[in-house]
Amino acid sequence: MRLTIADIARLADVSKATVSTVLNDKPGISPKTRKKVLAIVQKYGYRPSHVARSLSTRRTHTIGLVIKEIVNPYYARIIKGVFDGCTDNGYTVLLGSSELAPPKERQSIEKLLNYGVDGMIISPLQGEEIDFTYLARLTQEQYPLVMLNNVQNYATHVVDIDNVKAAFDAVCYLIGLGHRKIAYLTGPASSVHNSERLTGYQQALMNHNLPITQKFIVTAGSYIENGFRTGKALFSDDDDVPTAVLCYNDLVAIGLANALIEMNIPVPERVSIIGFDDIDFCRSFRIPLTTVHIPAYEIGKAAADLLIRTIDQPAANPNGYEKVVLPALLMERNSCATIA
Amino acid sequence: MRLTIADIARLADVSKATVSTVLNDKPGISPKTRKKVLAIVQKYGYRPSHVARSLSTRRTHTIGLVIKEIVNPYYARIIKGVFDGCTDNGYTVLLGSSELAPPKERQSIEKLLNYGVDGMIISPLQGEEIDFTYLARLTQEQYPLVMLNNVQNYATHVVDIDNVKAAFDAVCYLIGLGHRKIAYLTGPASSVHNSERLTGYQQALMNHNLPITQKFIVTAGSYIENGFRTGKALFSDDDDVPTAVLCYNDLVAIGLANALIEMNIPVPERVSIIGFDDIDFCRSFRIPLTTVHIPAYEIGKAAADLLIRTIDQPAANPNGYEKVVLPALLMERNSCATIA
DNA sequence: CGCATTAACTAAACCGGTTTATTTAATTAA
DNA sequence: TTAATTAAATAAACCGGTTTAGTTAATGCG
Repeated sequence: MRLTIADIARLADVSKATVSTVLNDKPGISPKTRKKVLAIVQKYGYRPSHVARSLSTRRTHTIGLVIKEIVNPYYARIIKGVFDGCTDNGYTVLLGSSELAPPKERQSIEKLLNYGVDGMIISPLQGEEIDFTYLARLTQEQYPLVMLNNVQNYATHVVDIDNVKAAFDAVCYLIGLGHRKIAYLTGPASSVHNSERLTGYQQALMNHNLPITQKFIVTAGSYIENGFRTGKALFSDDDDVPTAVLCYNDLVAIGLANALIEMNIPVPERVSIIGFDDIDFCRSFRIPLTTVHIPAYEIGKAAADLLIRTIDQPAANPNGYEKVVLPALLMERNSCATIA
Repeated sequence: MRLTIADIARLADVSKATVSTVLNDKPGISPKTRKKVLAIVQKYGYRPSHVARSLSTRRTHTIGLVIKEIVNPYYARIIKGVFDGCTDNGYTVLLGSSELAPPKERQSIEKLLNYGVDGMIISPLQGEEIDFTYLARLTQEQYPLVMLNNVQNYATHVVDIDNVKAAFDAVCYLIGLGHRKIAYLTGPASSVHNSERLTGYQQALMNHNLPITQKFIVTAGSYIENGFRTGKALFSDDDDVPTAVLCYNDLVAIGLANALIEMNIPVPERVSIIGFDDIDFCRSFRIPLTTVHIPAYEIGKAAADLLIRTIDQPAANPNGYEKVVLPALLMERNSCATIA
């Protein structure tokens, strides 16, 4: 059985309170006693129980991170950012994932809450069936929360890029290359990023007096297969086909590119493709992918910093919510070309 | 402030003990009382503090997972497997990562230990500078541990594939295609998987009376860039160049393929390539990659199951350690060809 | 020198659950 | 009717820390 603070107190011939004071580097202990206690602690390799400390301080020094998909290189970078941000500040991460299913999201959040995390970073799903009242209750209780995308009608900290602008810029870039028939392969309906990117896409077309064709807004998803299948369907129709496609993310873009190549439609000669995220693999793909770089690691780190700041100085944000917008950058590689 | 069990007891006009008994579904409570308590619990949305429960039961229902790299699609699948295996059994995962640095590994492990995880799944680093005495101490204390690779001179549960055999089979496959000059691009020295794969590679060559050339065993690493740079170096020498290369993992293989293509050396026509892991992108790479499929998700899940079994029934394994070996499978795709 | 102040240390309460030993009430057996 | 047994509920101790209020010893000051 592990040693407790009482054991150390007995061994050092002092009280539990003294041991506690020494270990927390608080004043009021003579150098002699401090040394004596530390020697015993050292000798027996004593490590205080984090659980007991959490109970009495009512702080677990643990934060919850709820993402949408574990097996997704984009979220891997988010996780690493959050992880590093927490480790630097003496916090630990409890991981949760909704795997794109609203009930699972809620389950994850409640579970983390039960575990007593001091705050949470959430990449929330959105949609008709989603009920934010339980999150709203948290906010009312001043529970520290940072979201990784905007949430409608809900005041909270947010760390994200400007998705509307990013999509807008990407589409303008395509228009600048001469494209007029530009499609958008959407992500899952539950994704806020997706709806914002769609908005940016539409705004860019409108700004250039180009028509918004429903046929060119195609529901895909977030995986390679989605891009592949949607691409096949979209380009099987011969007479009216886009010359450029903005994709919800890189995986969809890769799937699309593979579909086009399989159909003998050269990329970028006949179709230009832009993705989102800039996952590592973009550069190594058969056609190095032009994509909107999202600083996922930095987002994760900024979210952790903001959250921990909020936890450690609750008074510092008297009802004000921060919105941290990080820069996204279009990475021009080889999947886009001027139109012939 | 959140409600405590004392609040509920007061509201239901019973004792704390009764509330606790009801909530843990233990016998000895009249149906009437049970109903009354549950009604109050329901009404106020009471959720017991996990921390307090952990302190008194001395079980946190949390396990630690220490991997080598967060941003690595292979480990993402491991994480998901562990995650699912834990969630199914009412456990939660605390994540740690060594990021390939021994001191960080140790830090992570000690941190998780302090947090009171009930057991740990570790993908341990190995090498001269690594000191396993602290892990050995844990094992002596019957601390539940599952390793994701073999550890020398150290009795513990292990869940893994047979790396020696997998590499052996892969090289035999290349030899079967007519290759005689086969190189191996190694992973990091700290990787046990790497040394086992190297062994399998050497055994296969020996079995076929082929020479083991030091020049053809090249230190690469675990990232795309490593494969790229090592590939460039290996193939810049014109007169004695391999016709096939086994790579430590898929990322290295992708880097190598990119390097060869850039050098106008066609794959697989002039050089065959085999990777390890079968990450998602293998299929979407410019040359669909032949690779050894490692069931990472299943490994994670099996490790979680084994660990939780060990935690929940400490007596069940009276000093016996399980070694779970899952099947690896060579996925024949387009990066290998018979020699001209 | 005696009293006020400060420094060093400790006893005991507390955090929010679980569990053991005990009490109380209800039922059964004689 | 009464003693013995069983069922239901509870009081109190406990898990391993932190913290508050209080005690004791040492120091400062007029």
